[in-house]
Amino acid sequence: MRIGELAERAGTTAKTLRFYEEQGLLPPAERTPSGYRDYAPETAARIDFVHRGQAAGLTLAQIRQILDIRDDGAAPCEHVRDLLDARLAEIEQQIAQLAALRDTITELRRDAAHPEPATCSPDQVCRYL
Amino acid sequence: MRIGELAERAGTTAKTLRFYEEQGLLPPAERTPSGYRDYAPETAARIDFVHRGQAAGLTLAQIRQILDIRDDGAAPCEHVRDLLDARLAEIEQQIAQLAALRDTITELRRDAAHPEPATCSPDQVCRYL
DNA sequence: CTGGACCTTCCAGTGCAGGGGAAGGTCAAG
DNA sequence: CTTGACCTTCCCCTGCACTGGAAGGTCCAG
Repeated sequence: MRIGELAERAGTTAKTLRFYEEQGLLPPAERTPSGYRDYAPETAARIDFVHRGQAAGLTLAQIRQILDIRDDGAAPCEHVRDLLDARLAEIEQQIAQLAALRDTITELRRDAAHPEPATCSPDQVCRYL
Repeated sequence: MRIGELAERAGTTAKTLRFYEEQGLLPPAERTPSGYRDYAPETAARIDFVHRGQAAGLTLAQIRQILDIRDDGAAPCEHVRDLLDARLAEIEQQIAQLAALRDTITELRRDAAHPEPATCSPDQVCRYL
């Protein structure tokens, strides 16, 4: 299978697959005599895994770590668990920060509900911010 | 006042102030005969405004829009209100997406609580993801 | 008159996940 | 034999807000 066909099957682009190979997410592809990349159909499953990892909010570097462990012949379960835990903690923190920001902006917005341009000195640029 | 002193007063770096000037957040500074930037003390208030805008989650480009309106002699109140509304909507959406992602990962994590490597086929790389 | 602190410009890189496009090779159909 | 779709490598660009560093100029104290 050539790169374009694989890309379409996996719901991505040829450009992205070359990028994944360069990043070590896909092993260097076999080549046809003329130099075209030639993929086994199973490669699509690996790309699907990359997509599942992305859907779980993992970076390509983290997904690569999992694939490397698997390629070494080991089961990556524990590492996956650690990554999920770390990602979860990050997300909780991000949510907390966004919630705080939302509260801040909500308050600013309430103050700015009835703008009175005359009371805004140019020095402060905008008294609602 | 030279750039280093202004930077320290405003809690930032000389590098950043040059960058702000380049981005149009600060007007081109006056120059001493030898070419050094020479700032009026009021410039610090403008930098403070930039910081308040950032604290409200606005991008430098958005903050620049507000400053441009003010520099045109108008009061930017309404534009500020629109920006805050837009930012608020973005934040709500980001929070919702993160919450959904958190739920997804929480579920994955629960499934992976007691990893059974033997049941993970190398084909799927990791059955918990 | 020398050292060091400060300033100038310009170029380049950071992290993330690719995208755009040039210049050229390959392959099958018409 | 040519056209067009596909492939190859290569390098640069995107957004965001800076940051680092090189090469050189300025200013003040000792």
